[in-house]
Amino acid sequence: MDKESIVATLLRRLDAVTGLDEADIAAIRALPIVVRPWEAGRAIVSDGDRPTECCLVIEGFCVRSKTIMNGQRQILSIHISGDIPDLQSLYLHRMDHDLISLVPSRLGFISHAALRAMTRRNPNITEVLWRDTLIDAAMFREWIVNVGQRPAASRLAHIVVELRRRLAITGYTESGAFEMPLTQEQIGETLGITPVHANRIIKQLRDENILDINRGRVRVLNETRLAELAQFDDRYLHQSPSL
Amino acid sequence: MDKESIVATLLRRLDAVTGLDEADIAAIRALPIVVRPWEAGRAIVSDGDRPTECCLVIEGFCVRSKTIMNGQRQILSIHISGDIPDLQSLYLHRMDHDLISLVPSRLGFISHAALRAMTRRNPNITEVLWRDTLIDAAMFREWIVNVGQRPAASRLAHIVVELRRRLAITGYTESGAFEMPLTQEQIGETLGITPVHANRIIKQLRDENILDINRGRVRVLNETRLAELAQFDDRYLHQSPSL
DNA sequence: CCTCATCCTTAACCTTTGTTGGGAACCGCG
DNA sequence: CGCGGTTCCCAACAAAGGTTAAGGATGAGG
Repeated sequence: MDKESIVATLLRRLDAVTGLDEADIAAIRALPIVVRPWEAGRAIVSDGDRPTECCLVIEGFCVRSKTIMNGQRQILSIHISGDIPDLQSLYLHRMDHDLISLVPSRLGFISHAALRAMTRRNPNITEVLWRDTLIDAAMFREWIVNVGQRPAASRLAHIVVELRRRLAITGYTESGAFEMPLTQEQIGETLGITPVHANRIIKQLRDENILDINRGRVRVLNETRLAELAQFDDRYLHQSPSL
Repeated sequence: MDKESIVATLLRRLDAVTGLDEADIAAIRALPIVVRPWEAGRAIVSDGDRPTECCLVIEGFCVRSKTIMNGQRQILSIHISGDIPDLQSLYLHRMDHDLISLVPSRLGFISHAALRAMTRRNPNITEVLWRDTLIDAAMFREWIVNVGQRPAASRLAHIVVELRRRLAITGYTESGAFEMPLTQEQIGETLGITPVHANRIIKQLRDENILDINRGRVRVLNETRLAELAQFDDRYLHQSPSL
C-alpha cells in the first residue's frame, strides 16, 4: 500500500469530506508516517508506557485491553484499518491500557511532535481529531451498556453488528461473512464472560441459525433475528459529522 | 457562589496550573456563563438532543445514562462540582445519552459558540479541554472493566473509592463520610445489577463493617478491606497532567 | 401529626453464568 | 506426514445474580 492510499484511508476515517480544506489535506499528506509490519499478538504500546508516537492501523486488527490485578482481562475496543487506536496518548501521556495486534498487521507510526505541530497550525484538523477521540468515547459508553445490561447472546450480537457496520465503511465485508479474528477466549474477554460461556453462546446462535462464528470468521445466517438480538442503534457511531 | 469562584472551580478541574498562561485564563474568565438552579431528577440534555451549550456543574450531582429499548438503564458516569459532563457535545452534535441531575443543583451554561470561538483563538485551552474529554474516555474504559470483570461487591467498592477520590480534590469529603446521592436502584443501574442485588451487596458490606451506604451518604468503616475489594489504581484518572 | 410516595429491606425460588476437567479438531512447523 | 500447541467443544456441578412478592422505614407536604 503506497503513501497515497494510506493517506486516503486516514482521510476517510476522519470524515474529511466535511470540514477540511485544501491546506488541511496538504498538511495531513505531509505527515511523516513510518510504516512497520507487525506480527500477531505483539504489544504496540503497554499499560504504563509513555508513547512518543501514535499508531495508525493500515492493515490488520488490534484490540485495546486492561488487565486487572488477579489477571483477568477486559477487551475495550477492536480496531480496524483506518483507526488511530492510541490517538489519546497525544494528551494523556501515560498509557492506562494495552494496545495489541490480533493478526499480522501493517501499522503506520506518526510522532506526537508532528501531530502537535500540525494541530497547532490547523484548527480544522484539531477539531477532526478531537472529534475522533470523542467517537472513541461514545463507543466506550455503548460498551458499558452492552456489558452492564444485555444478556450474553445479545452482547455478542451487538459487537458483531458493530464490527460489521464499521468494516462495511471501508469495504472489508463480503455479503454475510467477514473477519473478526478473536479466539473464543478473546470474545469472552470482550463480553465480560468466561471462554466456556462464550462457547455456549456461540453454539447456541449457531444452533439457532443466526450466526456462525468460527476461527475468526463470522457468517450471518439470519439478519432479522440477529438484529432483534443486538438491538443495535448506530447513532452512537456518529458516522455523519454534519448531523 | 460568585463568578470568580465559579471560574476557580473550572480552572481547578482543568488542571490549569500547568499549561495555561495569563491570556488563556483571561479568556476563560471572559466566558459568558449563565447560572441556573436545577431541580432534582430533571433532564439537562436528553438522548437525541442537539444542544447548543455545554453545562458546568457548579454545585450538586448529575449522572449520564443510556436507556435501551426494553427500558433498562445504565448509568455511565457520575458528575460532581467542576465537571463539564457534556463537553463532548461541542463536536458530537447529537446526544447519544441522557444527562440528569440527581439532587437540586446549580448549573452554569456556556454556549458552544463562545467555547468554539475561545478554542479557535487559544490552542492551550483547546488542549486542556480536549484532555478533559480524554480523561472522560479513560473513566469509561475503567467502567467497562468494572462492569465486565469484577464481582458486584468489588464494583460497588470501586465506584465508591473513585467518587471519594474525585470529591477529595474539591474538598467535599469529611473524614470517612461523603455524599453519593444515588438510590439503591441507581446504584444497581451503575453496577449493572438489579436493585434487589444492589441491596444484598450493600447489606453484605455493612454486615462486614466495610462500608455503610444509606440514603445518599457513604461512611467508610474499614479502609483496608475496602481497598482490597476495590483494587483501585488511580492512574486512569490522569490527575497530574505533567506526567 | 398523619398520609402518601418513595426508598429500603428481606425471603424463596429461578436463571444465567462460572468452574472444573476432559476430549476432539485444527494448524504451523519440523 | 506427524507432532505439539492452541483452539474449540462439551458435560456436570457450583455460585452469582435475577425475579417476584411483600412488609417496613423515611420524609415531604398537607
